[in-house]
Amino acid sequence: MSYIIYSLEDDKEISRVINLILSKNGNEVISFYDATSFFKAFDSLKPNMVLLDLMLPDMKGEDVLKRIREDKANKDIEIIVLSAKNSIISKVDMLDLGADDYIAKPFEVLELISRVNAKKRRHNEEIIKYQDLSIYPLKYEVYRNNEKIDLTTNEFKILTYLIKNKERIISRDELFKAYWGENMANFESRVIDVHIKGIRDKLDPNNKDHYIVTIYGEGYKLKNENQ
Amino acid sequence: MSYIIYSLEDDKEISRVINLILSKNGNEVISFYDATSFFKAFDSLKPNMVLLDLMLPDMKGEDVLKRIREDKANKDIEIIVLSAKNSIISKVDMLDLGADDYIAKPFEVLELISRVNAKKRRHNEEIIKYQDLSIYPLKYEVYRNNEKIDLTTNEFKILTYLIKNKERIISRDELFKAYWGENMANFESRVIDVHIKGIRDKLDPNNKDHYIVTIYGEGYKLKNENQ
DNA sequence: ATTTTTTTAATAAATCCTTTATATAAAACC
DNA sequence: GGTTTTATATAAAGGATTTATTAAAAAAAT
Repeated sequence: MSYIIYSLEDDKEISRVINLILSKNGNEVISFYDATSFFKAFDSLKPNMVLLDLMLPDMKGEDVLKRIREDKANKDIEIIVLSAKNSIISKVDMLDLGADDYIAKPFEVLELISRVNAKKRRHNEEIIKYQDLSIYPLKYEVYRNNEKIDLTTNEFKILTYLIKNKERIISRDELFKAYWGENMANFESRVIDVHIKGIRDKLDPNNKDHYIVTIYGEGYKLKNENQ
Repeated sequence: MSYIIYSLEDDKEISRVINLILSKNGNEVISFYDATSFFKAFDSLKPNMVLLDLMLPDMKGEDVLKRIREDKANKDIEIIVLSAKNSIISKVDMLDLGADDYIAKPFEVLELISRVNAKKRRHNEEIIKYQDLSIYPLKYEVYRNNEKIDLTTNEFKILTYLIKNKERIISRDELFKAYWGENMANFESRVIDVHIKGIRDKLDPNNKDHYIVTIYGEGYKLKNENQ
């Protein structure tokens, strides 16, 4: 999965260098020289990271920052501010405005790579997607089209397990083990059925189009994504 | 507060030099000559920085790097790679594997000192923001909208750890280790719960439960910033 | 020695897991 | 088709586990 970085930098020489060194390892770097063209692209395709110079021809860097952060949907976009050392605007101000990091210019090339990688590392949290569901395994969170769905711990584990194995049928026994551990046996019990009902109700209160299909005599399975 | 540096360097002469020059102004440098003894120490006390030579008797340097970065709890440990292989490829590879800097051997003593100091300075100047909270790790101070909040030492460490890892759930055990050290076990105790209550009360006297969420059976995590 | 902080211990409260019982549905059999 | 057998869905209750809270003891710090 490619990691998209927008560089918004007035100085074309610096911009060229940034583009060169960061265009590796799955980074897709796109350079912009002014805020107008930046936002034109931004509104159609959101990047994972923005490298933001504060000196721009058509807009104040702070305002770019504000405008990005205004929309809550952009909360996961990492913003690294690049600024000349003698700038009046301080690091604290930038952080207050919602920047995630601040690098003073002139910067070391390795320093830039290192910080970008550090942010990327942090961001590289796995997100599991299935249809309109997004699952954050590290936080036990599920979203359906940006709307958060509260599942209990076991419900979460069962759903995650099903989605991770969406191509096959999972027996009740296997599902039980998915949250209780391998050596737990679960004979003749309806626990999983109850959890499944909980999941179904929460994911889809109107009971219209269940994600989870029951396979008579076998267990459960997720629907194929295109049906 | 002392800054702990682990040096993992095969060559005892170089190791001695590193130890000598960095054991100044608040640095506590501990030297290891092989990965085995390094990890033994590492698992019981985490350093702030690792100086990593790539040529080791018992393990590939890259694998040391990987193993450290594997555990998300280590993401704030600065890793500086020292290597004789000074090709560009190797440099970028190392950074991509999670190193924060790369120094080619043979290195200038001043070069080493300067790079280490740069990382250390950054570490010391760090300000951590979360919602309306600002944390100054060096001073052990927390502000909520410019109003200072008095936390005890352990409360501070727990809150800081949670915020630094706001993207994931932290178990009570991990939180306990965050201030008591890696090799401390904390079995069947409610200490963390009590600290969490202390933090919640102080951060948010009206108990609207703004910040810390309990995950039943798992631990605690911070709320997403926009919820 | 006094105060503050940390931890333990005990109880209360909350969560949510599991069982149970019954209703419903699917497959098998006549 | 109708009946029986078997499997699943659902709702409600009970129970077990987990967390919150409080107070007091122990440990540290001043």
